[in-house]
Amino acid sequence: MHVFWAKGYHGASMKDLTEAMGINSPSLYAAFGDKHALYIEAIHCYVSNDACAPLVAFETEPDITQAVRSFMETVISCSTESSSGTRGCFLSSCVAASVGEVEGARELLQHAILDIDARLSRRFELEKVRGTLPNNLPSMERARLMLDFRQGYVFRARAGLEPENMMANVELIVQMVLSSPINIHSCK
Amino acid sequence: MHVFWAKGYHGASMKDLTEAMGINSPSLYAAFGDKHALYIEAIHCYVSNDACAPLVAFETEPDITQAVRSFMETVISCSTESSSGTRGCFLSSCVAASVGEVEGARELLQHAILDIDARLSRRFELEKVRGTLPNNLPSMERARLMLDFRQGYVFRARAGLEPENMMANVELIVQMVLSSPINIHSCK
DNA sequence: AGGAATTTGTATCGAATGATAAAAATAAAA
DNA sequence: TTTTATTTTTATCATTCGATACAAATTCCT
Repeated sequence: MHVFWAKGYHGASMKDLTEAMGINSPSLYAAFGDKHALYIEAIHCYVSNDACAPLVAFETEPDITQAVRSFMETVISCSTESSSGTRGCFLSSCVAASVGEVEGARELLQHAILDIDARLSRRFELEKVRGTLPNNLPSMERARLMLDFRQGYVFRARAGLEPENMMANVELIVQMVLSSPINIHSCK
Repeated sequence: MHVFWAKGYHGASMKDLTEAMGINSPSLYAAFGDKHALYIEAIHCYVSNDACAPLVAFETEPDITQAVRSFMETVISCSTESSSGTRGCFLSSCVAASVGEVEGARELLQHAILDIDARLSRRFELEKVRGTLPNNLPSMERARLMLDFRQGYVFRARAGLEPENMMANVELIVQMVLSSPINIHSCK
């Protein structure tokens, strides 16, 4: 997965893949079928194994404000800390690029997005019932809002921008997602 | 550029490129040097020729509210209307994916992002002076906010989600960017 | 330990890749 | 019109690509 992440589908050669896995190509073909099947399996692995750490952070943190903050902070750390070439997000950079090129990628990507939307939304809905979240926004819109923010961060990370630049306005985003009144700074 | 956009750097073969341009490969090599140089030139073309229609829409529309709305709507139409495979955004889908793979791509992408941030910010700053924009947010943060929203939309478009789904919450985003009080729906 | 089943390594396949040399054709100049 | 310069076409180069056939090595079972 990390090889595809760093180099893309076409950019990742069988040589790259077998070397990273420490096996020879016949073993790889015996285990996965072919390159395409391996790629699809890598996507499956990513979306099913909670490989998306920010989502896990969001769901486990009890306090909703801290959960949103944690989500964004984990997005930043995840997408900037990994070794050069694998910055950003596997789904966003790699899979998105391979849509229209690799059969089945679009469907998996679509499903992953809608699934994440739903998971985020579920938590927001729960918080509404608890009364810890204002009722001024449908939970699904709130979820998509947060995921869209994430997308911007991942994009900046992929481009090589440093985490400090992004950390700066996390609090703003937290407030926006929670639909708190926006009044952070009084600036010129 | 459209060939790279649809297929990515490695996915676009010389055959694809020469066929799209209607020339033979020696002509292409004579004109551009090699595939890498052509790719870099395609990026230059995109960032310098106002190929980003949403930005142009934003800068030309006089009313700031309408300008923000226009920006988002153009993002949606641009990233969904083009033929299959070229959905999304050239910078976001293609160039972002080729960072770490294609020498020079990262620098160009970084520069493009910071440049767009600055152009958006400039307009916001102007509106503040005019008194048509609340002073509760630094213009640069507002600019990045809007660009991050764009990123989410482009990503969804790349995944093949339909424009209707996205158009739905444009008004919410307009209000957020303008930092208007959020009170759109009263929902359960 | 001995034999069967499975995994791994070597070597290599045809096809497609990016890139050129040289010939043919066209345009420009005299 | 003839000659020169430029462009386009044909054909092909050496590599690398994804993918396999087959033999060597290892593991597993009785």
